[in-house]
Amino acid sequence: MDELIDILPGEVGHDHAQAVERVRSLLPEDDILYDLADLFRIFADSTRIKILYALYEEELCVGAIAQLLGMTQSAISHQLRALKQAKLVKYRREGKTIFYSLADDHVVTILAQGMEHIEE
Amino acid sequence: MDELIDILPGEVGHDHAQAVERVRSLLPEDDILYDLADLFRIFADSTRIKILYALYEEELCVGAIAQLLGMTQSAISHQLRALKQAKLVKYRREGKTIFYSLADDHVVTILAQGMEHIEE
DNA sequence: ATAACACATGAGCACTTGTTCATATGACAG
DNA sequence: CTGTCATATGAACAAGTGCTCATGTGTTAT
Repeated sequence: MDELIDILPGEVGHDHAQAVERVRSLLPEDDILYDLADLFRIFADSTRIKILYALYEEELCVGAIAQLLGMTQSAISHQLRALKQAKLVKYRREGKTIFYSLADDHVVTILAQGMEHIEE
Repeated sequence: MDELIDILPGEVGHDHAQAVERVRSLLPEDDILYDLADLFRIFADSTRIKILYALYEEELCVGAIAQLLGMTQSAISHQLRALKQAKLVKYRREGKTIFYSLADDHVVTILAQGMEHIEE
């Protein structure tokens, strides 16, 4: 009764039906995998990595981060926006100044695991 | 005796010298942070994420992955190349077929931590 | 040697991304 | 209200990314 799944014409050679079907049933939903890629995309930039490492050491305001990294306030603000949307950082206001800090422990764990890998 | 560090003209307002200097001394080397960003860039694509999740379940050949994801063999091969260069996957040859599998446990740990974060 | 199969690779293109520049918002002082 | 400081935001542009298409490499069978 099942319709056969279309295969791309002339693409895959002999089929791998058993393995493919088994693995397909075990994969997480597409939506989740997209979200996961989106999350890692935030870590995929050295400026954001530096910001996260800096905030790991200490709560900092935008100007301090800009000075620390030798970049413009605008550039940092744009990146903080991305980090904020990904819920990797949180912030609190104190007068005109806004202090940023890490949102939770996953950030540190993920960075640490990445470090372990590149230092193999 | 120290020369003052140049600040970008007209950029940062009042300085944050104490915090900035302290944090600067604690940051990892730039080279390492670039490598780290490069590593996470590999995870920053849903196709590669899918491949990694698939290989987490089972060793697979290129054609099987292509069929599983409904993509061309070429596209998958290009991505496997990136995963291979990042040492996230390894492979073994069996006749004409090449089987790919995960290279080590960091992959799984990193994916798992990412999952935890998005499922908050 | 020739053909077929599984996979790899290079060039090209549409799309995305990070920075800059200019400007806007929000908070505080006078 | 006005000006100033700290930060946010939008548009625009150069650089990077992922796919496709065509072709190359390596292995097996005849």
